[in-house]
Amino acid sequence: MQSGQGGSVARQQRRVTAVDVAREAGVSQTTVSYVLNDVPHQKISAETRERVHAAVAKLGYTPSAAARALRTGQSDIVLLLLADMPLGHTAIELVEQLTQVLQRKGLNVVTRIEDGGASDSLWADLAPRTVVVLAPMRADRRRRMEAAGIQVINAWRCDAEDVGHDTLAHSQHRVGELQAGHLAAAGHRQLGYAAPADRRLSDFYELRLQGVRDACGELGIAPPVVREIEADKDLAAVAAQEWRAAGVTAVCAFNDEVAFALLAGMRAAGLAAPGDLAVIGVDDIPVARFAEPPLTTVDQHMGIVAGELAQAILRRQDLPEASGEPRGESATVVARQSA
Amino acid sequence: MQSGQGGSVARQQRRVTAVDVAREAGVSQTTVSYVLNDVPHQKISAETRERVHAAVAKLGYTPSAAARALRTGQSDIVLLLLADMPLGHTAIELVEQLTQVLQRKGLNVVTRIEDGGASDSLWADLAPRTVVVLAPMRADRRRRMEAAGIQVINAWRCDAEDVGHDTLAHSQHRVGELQAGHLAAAGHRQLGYAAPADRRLSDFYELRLQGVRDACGELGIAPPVVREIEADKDLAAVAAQEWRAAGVTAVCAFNDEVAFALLAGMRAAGLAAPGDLAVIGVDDIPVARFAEPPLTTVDQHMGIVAGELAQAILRRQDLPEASGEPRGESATVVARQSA
DNA sequence: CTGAAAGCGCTTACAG
DNA sequence: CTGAAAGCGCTTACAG
Repeated sequence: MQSGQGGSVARQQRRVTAVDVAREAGVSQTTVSYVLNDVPHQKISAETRERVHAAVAKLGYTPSAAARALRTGQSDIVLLLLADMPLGHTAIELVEQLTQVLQRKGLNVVTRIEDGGASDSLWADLAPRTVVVLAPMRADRRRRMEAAGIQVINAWRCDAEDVGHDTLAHSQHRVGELQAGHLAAAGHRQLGYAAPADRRLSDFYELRLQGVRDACGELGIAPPVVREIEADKDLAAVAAQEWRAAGVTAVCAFNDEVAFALLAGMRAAGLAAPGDLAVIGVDDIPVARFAEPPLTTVDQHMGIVAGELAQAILRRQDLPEASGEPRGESATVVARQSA
Repeated sequence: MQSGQGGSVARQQRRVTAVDVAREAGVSQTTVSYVLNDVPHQKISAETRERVHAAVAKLGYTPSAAARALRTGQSDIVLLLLADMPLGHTAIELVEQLTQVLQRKGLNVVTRIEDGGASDSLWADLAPRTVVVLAPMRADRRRRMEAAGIQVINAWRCDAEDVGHDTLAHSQHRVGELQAGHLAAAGHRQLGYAAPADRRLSDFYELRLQGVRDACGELGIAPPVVREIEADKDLAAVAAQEWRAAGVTAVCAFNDEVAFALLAGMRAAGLAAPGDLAVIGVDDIPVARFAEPPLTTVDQHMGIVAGELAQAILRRQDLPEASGEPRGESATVVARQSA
């Protein structure tokens, strides 16, 4: 490729900058910045504004995020760190809802699924204003982020200093309470709890189980008999038999997938729900209604959870909190035939 | 709060910069940069390197991504834009796999679910090197991104100029072929196709249906009878009856969720799979094995698809392509009892 | 082998 | 109401 064909040949794809806009509009770069950022207390004439906007449109100007971030020391990016665990339809809804709520506040949410600390280079590269962690995180990692000037919100573990207590953890506990409450209301006095075999789920599982336990205590019935359910119908059949032998008449499954495994095991063992053993799941996955029998489950309203999480995030910023966001129950029972 | 308590009071939380590291290590900022970036052809003594690294560790230095991006005009971020549609376990796996493959190449993948163009401010804020679009995208939006110096890779629509043809679209077509092939091999001559009611899924559905059609053509059997399946077992029961009346003996469901609805409808109508109507799904969702009867389905190997997509992305960069990435079938049939 | 200096594109006191 | 200028923290020719 030849070079030097004339002095002012445009470099390929030179970026359009605020200086270009200023020149086009016949104003200074300062004014361009004021107009574009709607800086208060800087009375810019309507006509000037107009010229600037026109120039922006004509030139197709896009401000450099990097330059702005460097100058202000702050980006509008919120990084959502998800745990490396089976992420279901509920997790995705949480992400969607949180993205939307924060978007309205001018925060740009972006998501990353954890892959074991490899994403260390990520936050350095991304320079987010805040990292919301929905995954286990070692303290040193948190410290390093904070040293880099990033807000860290841990919504996973409910440390006293964190907001998690009001949001994720609490809603998981509530899920367990609802399951036990529904079953007890149907007359069951001895419950079982079907835990997932996947270790990555154990934090969630313990929160939910604790909800069941606490509800049982409050209701004055025996604590649940806990069993792990593998993704295998024959093993699930054995578990069902053993629960019945232990006097269990209804079981709270960790989630709908565990409930499906249990239901399949029961069919294999010639047992019927809810007669021989009532089953209630969590999540109301799309196929829950098509289970045999149709699965009673707990539907989590991630809009509510996301709203609370968003409040906590905004509270930590200098941003005004969202008002009038929907509040209410974070979960409700969807009664079908299995319990 | 008082101010001016002595001249050199540290501002709260001043950022540690390369200058601080240089001072601490007793070298220049240039040397710090060379060491940290492993710049070739700059022979730095091992001892100097050591001192720099020690200073970095001692001070907890994190380079400013914003400054680097501003200076180099390039970030290592790849933004993955997902369509606003029911995202299942397969989509998540694609994200995970793609994240991992590109991570190894030094690219930081970050994900965002589309919410109708509202994420326009996102790419401006994020300044990614590349945007990989797994969603419908209007041409003007693409142009604006490219004008901002961002690579756009459209893996959704298989434009001739795009890589999608080799990856997503092709794998979806393949899924349909596999379904039809499995059914034909079992002796079925007249197939049905169960389409999803959700319009947001129609692009995928048409790709898969075309695969079924093409396979039927190749096999010399009649084209599939297409019916839409709502998430309602009574409606699904009606569809099943009509298929049978039309001589259909087996149906390819758009995905496992549609298959579950159909299976539930069949049970309600006193029909059994595969005897009265064979059913094959797509995705092998975790509960597929617990369907009644256990669901035969097509498992998509997102590792393969992600690998191909990653190749295409790297090819567009100046980065060397990954060699030795796994290649092979993008999907296979998981035979259970329903077909 | 190492360093002084320019410049990426913004925002924001500060001075008119 | 508008503009000239400093500076955010890097990278990278260029000069020793």
